[in-house]
Amino acid sequence: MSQERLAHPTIVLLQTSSLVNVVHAELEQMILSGRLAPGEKLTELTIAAKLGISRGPLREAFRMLEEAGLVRITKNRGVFVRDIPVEEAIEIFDLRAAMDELVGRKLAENIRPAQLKEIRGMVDAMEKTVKVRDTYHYHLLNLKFHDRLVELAGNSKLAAIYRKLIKELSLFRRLNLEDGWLMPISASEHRQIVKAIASGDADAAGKAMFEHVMDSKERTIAHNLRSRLDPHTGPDKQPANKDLWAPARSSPGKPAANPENS
Amino acid sequence: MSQERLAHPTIVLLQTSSLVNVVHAELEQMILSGRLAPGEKLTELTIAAKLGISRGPLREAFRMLEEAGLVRITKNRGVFVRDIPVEEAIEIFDLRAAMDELVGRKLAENIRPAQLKEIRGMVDAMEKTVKVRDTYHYHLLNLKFHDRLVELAGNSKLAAIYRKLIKELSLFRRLNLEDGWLMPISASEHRQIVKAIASGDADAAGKAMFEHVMDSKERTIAHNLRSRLDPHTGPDKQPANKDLWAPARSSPGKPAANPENS
DNA sequence: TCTTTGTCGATTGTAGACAATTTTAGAAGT
DNA sequence: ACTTCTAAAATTGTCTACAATCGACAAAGA
Repeated sequence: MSQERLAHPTIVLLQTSSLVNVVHAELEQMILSGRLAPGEKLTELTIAAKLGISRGPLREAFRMLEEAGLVRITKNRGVFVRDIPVEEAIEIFDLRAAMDELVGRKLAENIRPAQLKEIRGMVDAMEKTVKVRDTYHYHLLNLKFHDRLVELAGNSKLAAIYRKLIKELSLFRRLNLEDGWLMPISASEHRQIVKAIASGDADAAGKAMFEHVMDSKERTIAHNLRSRLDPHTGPDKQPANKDLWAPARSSPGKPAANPENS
Repeated sequence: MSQERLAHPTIVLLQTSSLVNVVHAELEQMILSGRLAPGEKLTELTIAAKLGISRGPLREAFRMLEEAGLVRITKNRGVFVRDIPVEEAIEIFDLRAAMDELVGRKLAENIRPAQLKEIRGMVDAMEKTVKVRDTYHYHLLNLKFHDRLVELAGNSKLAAIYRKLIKELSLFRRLNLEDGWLMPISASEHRQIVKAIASGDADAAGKAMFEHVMDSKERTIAHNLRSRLDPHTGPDKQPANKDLWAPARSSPGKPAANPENS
């Protein structure tokens, strides 16, 4: 009669994670999804009330987010969602390029057939979204593609840092609204990356990854500068953002002046 | 009457840093210096009393340290100084190698004469410590050398992450007690790195950095494995560790079982 | 009209209290 | 001796209360 069933996920979650962890995850999601926008002020009492908790755990979660680079805390002033300036975005892209080069190298040397098949499938899926100009799902698949590659490279520390960088980068405004007509280029680069990896040529794979990220940087920065001058080039059709607690997103009109840019 | 003087440093410090920041810095120093050893339990009440503060700010500082990878928090069990397992140390070395390769490349392309002179001076200083077999100061200079190189590379994000990695790596036990007779090799590699950078050859500089870190990895890991079998190969003369608050370091005898290794 | 100073309201910083959980120590039984 | 159980102690999780600080606005003076 061994009651040896795996404990229910929820139970495990309660045993594992404290309020702080839950709140941290929730805030992170809200930030990454844009429900909390860059520059926005996070007032302790307001958020604590909204989440139904006290300020203690919330402040601990804030400290974690600060260390992760997602918010900025100013003494006696409060917590603000961080806004990544262009210069920092460029630095992150350069860093990512170096890391992805390493990823490409390792994959070319160690990837297994089944894994190769898996990432080929992802590239196929991306090309389908390109055909119907579905920028949103392309973006999602793109994220997943690179995330998976890094994971397969077999260095968990690298993967962890890579993911942190991606999260920070998502706070770079106007990142998501990449122009639709550039997708084909990006997609063909993906195809080329997989090809290089499959060939087992570490140098080629590394270079393909490196160049892809650098190109991606150029595209993103260029688009960013352009849309600064041309304000109405807004988000194409950023769908859903299924707001779990829509009732309030502070003051929709003016996000309040923010002491940003570290 | 423009009272335009820069505010007094102490004032600025008080305005800038809260208790949490100070405590965070203090704990970090204690961990990095080894006054708080890997695996050691950090009891909130004890430490709060010792620092003369309440538990609130302390817990916030703990969360920051957790996010930085220096401590591990287990729900309802407490906070422990992290102990980096060999596998993770290896991963960090590999990652560092890739980052340092990038550093070498950038430096070869952009370094300025004055900066070149500066790092040459550092290599000179290291060679002096080699001659008198002063492993401790060699270690310090080595850290400073690499830190400075990363800083000069001009990518602040890269520098920040690099430093985080170095801090984590310092929790890899037996790291500091590198064998004295290997110093000459490491030192000559430094000389070679500077040479490659000075030549302006990006590939060469990158490769020199990469190889140096990988060699360093091999040396460290090998030494680590050896001293596991040969326990009395202890720290040569790890001096000082000037204990600011010597009175108590919990129970000196048994550091208590630790649920370590993420 | 512009600048300066004082007060008020809102928000953050810190401390202390209570509840929940884990660990420890000892007693009882085998 | 070795488990197993139970109760107390220690420790962590969370909440509430109070103190400190900041920002804004109004009043006073030049």
